[in-house]
Amino acid sequence: MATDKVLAGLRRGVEFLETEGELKAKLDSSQKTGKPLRVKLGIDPTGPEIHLGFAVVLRKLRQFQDAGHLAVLIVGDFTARIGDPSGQSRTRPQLTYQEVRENMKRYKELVFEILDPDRCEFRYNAEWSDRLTGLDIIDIASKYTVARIIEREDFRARLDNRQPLYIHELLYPLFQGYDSVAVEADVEVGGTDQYLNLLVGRVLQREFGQEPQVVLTMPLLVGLDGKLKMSKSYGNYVSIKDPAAEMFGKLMSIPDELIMDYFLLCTNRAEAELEAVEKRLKTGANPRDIKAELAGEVTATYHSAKAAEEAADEFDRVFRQKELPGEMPEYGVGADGVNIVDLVAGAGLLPSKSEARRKLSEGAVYLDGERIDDMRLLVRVEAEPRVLKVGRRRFLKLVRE
RNA sequence: GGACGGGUUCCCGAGUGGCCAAAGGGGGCAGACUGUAAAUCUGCUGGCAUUUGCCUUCGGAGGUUCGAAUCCUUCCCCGUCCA
Repeated sequence: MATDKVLAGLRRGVEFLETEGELKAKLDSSQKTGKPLRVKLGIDPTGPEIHLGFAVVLRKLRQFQDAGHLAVLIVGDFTARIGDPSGQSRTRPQLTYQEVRENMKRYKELVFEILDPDRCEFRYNAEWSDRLTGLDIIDIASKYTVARIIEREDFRARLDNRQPLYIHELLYPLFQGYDSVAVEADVEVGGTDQYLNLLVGRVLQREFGQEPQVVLTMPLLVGLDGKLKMSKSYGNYVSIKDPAAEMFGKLMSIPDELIMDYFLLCTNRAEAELEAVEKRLKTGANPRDIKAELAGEVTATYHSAKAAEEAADEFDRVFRQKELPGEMPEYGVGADGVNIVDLVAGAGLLPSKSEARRKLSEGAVYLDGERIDDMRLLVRVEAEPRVLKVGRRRFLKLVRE
């Protein structure tokens, strides 16, 4: 009975579950024996950055922890040498083991913003993968067919598009799957883009005489652009470490159609509540307000309720009321004044003087609220600070140096 | 190993001697509008200088030419097919 409730919670938001029956059985037996399930998650050793997309999976893992189970994080320092072919990320920096450990120091801190450190095991897969002999590798490779590997859409696409596809990339899923054997995973969670990789783990475990892991994947969170999955390399992400104001603002910039996805994947709202929100949206509520609710809730999760509220106020002030933000970076101007073009570029508001001239002629530059189009303007600052604005959201407070 | 086809600006992708800083799309930025940093529409999108200019860029290095992303030599890299 108790496990039914747990199971229901674990199922929230899940895209694929392979299989529900097995998960239930594992939960039941774990409850009986008091032995926690080992729930595996592979993490990327390259980027010490956690965004809301990856947080979706981490939060799912946290749910397992809260039900008394153990998170087993696999740092893919060995597999990083291959480079995950999923989703055709082509070039991956080759990191040394040392660099990976270095990255992981900070990464751990970030991960523990979401996970419970007391129910967590950190493993580096080089620990066992490095020791495999040629024969071992042949043995593993003999348990899976090429056809099954290349049925994956990303490999197929690479082949069809005449992109190079290397043999070691075909091995990637095998090594990742072998991790499950090495840590004796009961469950593996991941993003749906990892689905086929995770299934390999099941096959290999069975081949090595273990009970196959349950595979559970979460939908990929679409990034701020509204098209691609959220990812650091696409630059369409919200870091869980983004300052509150920025996090709130970024969330306000998601396309309206994504609101429900974000509620489902980035908040803990119960399914019944989600339906209520959806109903409001459909019956003419202003999406802006609902998005603000979402942004506030997510921001509060990673900062505080107070910080979220302040971020919301600031957002209204700057973008609705078109007033000045509460805090602005300062920039010193000397007694002789500065030419407007030099100022805008020099202060780093725009990347070059050419760009500054362009933006000036586009009417994107304001000084004390007044649009400037004279490129020869000499800006002087006396005792009173002045405010320079470029575009909608770049502000600079000019002070006399 | 052989034959053929490729490597272009942030990305994709046109361009085969001057009209090319290089079409088109994407992305990004900006303006208008708005309910928001949604959507939509429009503009801009190498740098420096600024009334016609200069510099850097078309895989690398040389060369031909008044002049090359476009021709030649050589090197590196990729794909397809054959073996």
